[in-house]
Amino acid sequence: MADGRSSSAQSGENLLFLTDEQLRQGIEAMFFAYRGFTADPDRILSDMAYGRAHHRAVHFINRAPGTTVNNLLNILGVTKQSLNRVLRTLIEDGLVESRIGKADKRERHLFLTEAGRALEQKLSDAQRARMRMAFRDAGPEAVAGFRTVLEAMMDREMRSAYSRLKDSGT
Amino acid sequence: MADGRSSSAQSGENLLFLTDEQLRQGIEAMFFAYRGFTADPDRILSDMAYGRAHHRAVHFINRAPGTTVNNLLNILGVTKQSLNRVLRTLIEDGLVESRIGKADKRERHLFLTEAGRALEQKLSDAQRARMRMAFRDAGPEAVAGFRTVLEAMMDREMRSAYSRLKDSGT
DNA sequence: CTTGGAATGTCAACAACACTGACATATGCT
DNA sequence: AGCATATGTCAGTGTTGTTGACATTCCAAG
Repeated sequence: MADGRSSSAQSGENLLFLTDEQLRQGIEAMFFAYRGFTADPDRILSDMAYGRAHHRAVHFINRAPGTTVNNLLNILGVTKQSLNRVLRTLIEDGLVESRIGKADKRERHLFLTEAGRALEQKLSDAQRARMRMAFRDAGPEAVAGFRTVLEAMMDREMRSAYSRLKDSGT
Repeated sequence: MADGRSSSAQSGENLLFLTDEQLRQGIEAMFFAYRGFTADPDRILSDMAYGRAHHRAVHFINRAPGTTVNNLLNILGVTKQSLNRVLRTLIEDGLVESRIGKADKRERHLFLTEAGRALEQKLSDAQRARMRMAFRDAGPEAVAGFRTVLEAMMDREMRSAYSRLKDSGT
């Protein structure tokens, strides 16, 4: 690996795109792109008392209305204390509604209110606009590759969470 | 847009991959993948008194040895106070060396020490291992698409910073 | 040579967001 | 009745980011 060639790039296959240099470029692309990815919603949120964590909560509640706190916890990968701080402010501010479960009364099912949906729209419109431009500039084949690589990069649990969400969409 | 079809997907072109549903999947893929992307270095760093910010600083100093503080500031996109806190600990701990510029003595040129290079190796080995697996699983064409989309997603300034780094590599 | 501005460093205060640990409450299940 | 689960809450801590203010050093222009 000291020669800058990945240890996987041995046998005569066409694996030259696995040189350390190529990998490093992928890493840096990921870093810079993620900054762009979050930039627009962050700008909107900075004017309010909310941050990226609120955005994520609102996004996934909108995505899966009625989801439980525990489910959201697993998707977001944070502690319940961390999520609770965010949910509390969202509920206080009337953006999220928490309903006690019918089958299991310990569970809280989360829904966006009208105001919550409005914020979600505003944030995801901004984020989608950038994604749309990137997708349009890159073309369908590049987009397919993009998704393939990202999926391969996820942790296993996150990949299945992602697949579940993906399949439930439309 | 209320019909779930992107406003860009009007004229008869093949732009169905720009539906809001497709864009949302891209957004979620980005979110979950970035978690995987940072997971391994984060795990290593959590045992030390360092975090993701230290990783980023060490990465880019290694990438462009002798870079100035101001240059690093622009690449990382944080305030000098924030970067300075990180750099100070790295210098105190003997991972980074700060040399006063010869041409312009106001500038500080940053270099990794032997220990700094060791940490950088450890962190980037972990990150590259995941990237390598993802690239290998996805294949060269997917990787090309991945890079194309990420580049299109960057802010303009970040895109040029990325290109400069990319071109300087090998 | 003086002055203005640029590059850097430092101090203080603060906010967002994550963490751990401990504990309380209500509920479900055996 | 007793244990496990789901949720909420309090207290403390750490990392990373922010502003604002100010000092130092040095280059460059007048």
